[in-house]
Amino acid sequence: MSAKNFSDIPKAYNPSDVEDKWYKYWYDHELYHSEVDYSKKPYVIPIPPPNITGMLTMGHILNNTLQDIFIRLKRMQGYNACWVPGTDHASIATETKVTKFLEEKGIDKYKIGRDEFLKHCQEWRKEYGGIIIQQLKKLGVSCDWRREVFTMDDQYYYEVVKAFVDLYKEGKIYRGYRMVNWDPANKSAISDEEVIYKTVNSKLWHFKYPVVGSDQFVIVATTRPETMLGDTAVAVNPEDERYKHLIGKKVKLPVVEREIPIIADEYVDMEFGTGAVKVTPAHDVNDYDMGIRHKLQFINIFNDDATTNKNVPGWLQNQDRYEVRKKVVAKFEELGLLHKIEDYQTKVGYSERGNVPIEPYLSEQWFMKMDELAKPATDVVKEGLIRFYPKHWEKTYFHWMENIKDWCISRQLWWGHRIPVWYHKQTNEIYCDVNPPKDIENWKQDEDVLDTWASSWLWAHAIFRTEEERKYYYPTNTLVTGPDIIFFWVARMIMAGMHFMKNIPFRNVYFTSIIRDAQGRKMSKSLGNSPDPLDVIKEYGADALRFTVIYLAPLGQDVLFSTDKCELGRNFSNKIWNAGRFLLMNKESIKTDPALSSKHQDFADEWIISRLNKTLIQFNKAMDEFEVNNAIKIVYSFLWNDYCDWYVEMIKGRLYGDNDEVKSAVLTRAISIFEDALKILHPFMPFLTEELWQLTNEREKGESISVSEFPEADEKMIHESAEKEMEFVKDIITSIRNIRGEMNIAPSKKINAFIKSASVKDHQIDYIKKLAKVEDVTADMNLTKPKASASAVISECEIFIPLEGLIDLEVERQRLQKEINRLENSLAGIEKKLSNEKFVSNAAPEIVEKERTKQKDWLENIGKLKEILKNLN
RNA sequence: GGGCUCUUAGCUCAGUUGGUUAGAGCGUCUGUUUGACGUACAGAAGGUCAAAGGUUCGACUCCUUUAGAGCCCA
Repeated sequence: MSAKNFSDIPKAYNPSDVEDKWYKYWYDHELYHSEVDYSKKPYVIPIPPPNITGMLTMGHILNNTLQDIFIRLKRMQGYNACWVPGTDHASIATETKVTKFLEEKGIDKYKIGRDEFLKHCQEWRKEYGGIIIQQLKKLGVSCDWRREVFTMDDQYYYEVVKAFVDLYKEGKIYRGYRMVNWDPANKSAISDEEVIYKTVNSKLWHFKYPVVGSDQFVIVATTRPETMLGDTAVAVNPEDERYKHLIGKKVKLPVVEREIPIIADEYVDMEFGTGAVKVTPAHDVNDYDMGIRHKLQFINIFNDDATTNKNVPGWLQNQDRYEVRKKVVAKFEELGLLHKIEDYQTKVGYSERGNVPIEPYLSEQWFMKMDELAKPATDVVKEGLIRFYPKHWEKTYFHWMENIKDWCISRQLWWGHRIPVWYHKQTNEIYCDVNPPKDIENWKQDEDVLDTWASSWLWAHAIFRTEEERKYYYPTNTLVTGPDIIFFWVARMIMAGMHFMKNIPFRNVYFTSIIRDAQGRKMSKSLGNSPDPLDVIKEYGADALRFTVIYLAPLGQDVLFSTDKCELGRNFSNKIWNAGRFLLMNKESIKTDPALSSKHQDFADEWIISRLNKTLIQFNKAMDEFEVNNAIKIVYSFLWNDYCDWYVEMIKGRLYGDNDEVKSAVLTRAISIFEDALKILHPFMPFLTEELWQLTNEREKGESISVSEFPEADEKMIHESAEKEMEFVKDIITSIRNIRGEMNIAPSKKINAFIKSASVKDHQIDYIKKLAKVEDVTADMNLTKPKASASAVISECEIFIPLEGLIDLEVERQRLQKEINRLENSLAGIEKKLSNEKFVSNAAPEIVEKERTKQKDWLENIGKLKEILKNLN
């Protein structure tokens, strides 16, 4: 290979020069496009489609970095890797956003009507809906961009509607007048999972209800006084002696002046409050059940925006629920019927999207029956066909699945998949099909759209467009997502997969960590503690960000992130860059030759090759277990500690020598090992590794490290003897460096070393000289300790560094004594063990043997050290 | 109230079936323009592994209890 001029290669790695260039290269060459190919095994990742209203967050960074790591690794390992990207239409979020957007322009959504509004949504989506995808590209993700899917694409839309029709025809979808969680801000029902309970400091109001035909009162306590306007009973426990005589009587409901019965129901907790509860069947889930049991009247007192309706007294109509609350309480006080007000902590359900307290509200909605769908989805996880990482999420999953409730899937919104049901204008007959009825003029379509999750639950198979693709790519392999959507999405996708495809949607689910700020707080817009990932990428580079996030994120643990932690990744990038720079600079004067790559090897070469193969074995094991954090640490340690700190330093001697063939062999080998390491690192830091790999050897146009062959571990390349020898040499070098440090000898000061040992070989001496910065090394079993020297004892060696005029005997005495103490402490533990009869007889023989060896070595070392200390002069 | 997770160096965390002289990164201290890198190199200090009890020859690791932190569900 020809020498090339690398002298202009910058000292510091500059990611911005490199990243855009290679992303464009990968994109233009369509390196990550996948087609059905029966000669290869597929490896598929369906992206969790980001919301079109969303902007890139640190959560996306972690999630998509992980996916990119998995897909890049499998691609290099020869799989037909297919990472399908896409976006989610996000019904409520988008509708809210577009409504506001139009309001700002003075357009009212109700005035322009549904069709016109949807046109605006589509336009808005075209304009802004792809932002997050563009942002993701900055991270370096290797998605198959020709496969990008949007949940409102024609084909996907059809799949969603088809699923509804099928389930309806199977009797798994029904329409019912039920109590639902009502979001008054969005004027829509939401599912149980979209309700977030917050603890709030509130009051408990105690009201006196007069008993009809007596001067007695029943006292009821409530956290929502305004709902008394819809009370249709008072309930007590049938066993409650305090109230037995009142059962069957009536109370006159104050303010509304309605007579309502006192009923007995076992649901009532005698211990709570006064033991008597007001019953509002239309506005409380438990009261609803009681209302059904006792055939009570259901009085709805709210409009769809949670203002009061005409079912309340005139002076309280059409007002906000909290306004009415104040007025009701004031009225009770005025009437002398307010018994007392207590401070009370309670949990209030908030709408996830609307961020307002939800109102339990009776309305006509569509529901999906879940029990039958849940069964097979539970089984496949129990049987291990789908594996969760970390595994403990299975418990949460099972608990939810075993207590699953029917799913409210209709939403009173316009943006989304409209429910494919038509009602006959005359007969009210229901028509449900993917196609509208032929005599459309006689029918009226249901106004509602489906819950967004009722579209994204089909994601794992609906992203594939043909039967052939589905056969080949489905089931997908790995889903990477946050545990916060285990019910919303993961569980439902498994149900959908089992029901529609009769097969699991994916084999592995990797639940990511949650990214928090340095203080451990969740990242949120309102706290302003969430860095913009694009700024971080600009400052540190995408590779540095990717590396840092993965390095900080052990499986199942939260990540405490702050921007400055990216120095970790930046420093590592720079280290790798400079290792590459070192090799390239040498390439200017030394020819490389693949034919020499295994020539002129010594133990240092065998050692690094051995370490490389061990690293690969450990790395593969970690990745198989989805221990990505562990895997990156293995690579990091190999590259920085083994390759840079030791190997690069060790080859310098030969590289600067005068044997051209040796020089060529050493450089060729060093580059080849470096290239393997780059490949292992590539899934984590794709840009940097591509840049360096393109420089270390001539590459064809369109070639890329990302589609090169991943190195395979070779057990035969593991040299235990070389590793042992290396440990020995490292020990000697470290001991000498330690003496230098502790005795405060400047690195520039020339010293000599005398090593009393039979184990030091000639070919090790150059390395000791170079790495320990020793002028001259004398190794002999029979040498005697020179005067005024500092000493170290390691196994098989006594090391003496003559320091005439430099040595402070007191410091040396302390050094030696400290080492003696350390060894004696360790020895004491071992001797205690070995003198224990039961240890010697019960423990495994190899363990006992190990302890005996240690005892012998340490005793010997202590003896030598004491001898040296005694004769210190 | 039920479930899950966590508590190891100043900070953030590793520690895989019980046997290590308990590790890493950051931070701290000392020294260094050594021909890749000061975004670096070399060396050092720093831990009764939350507490108590139990099992065991042996516990950071297994069991029980307690205390504290966080998350999920009701």
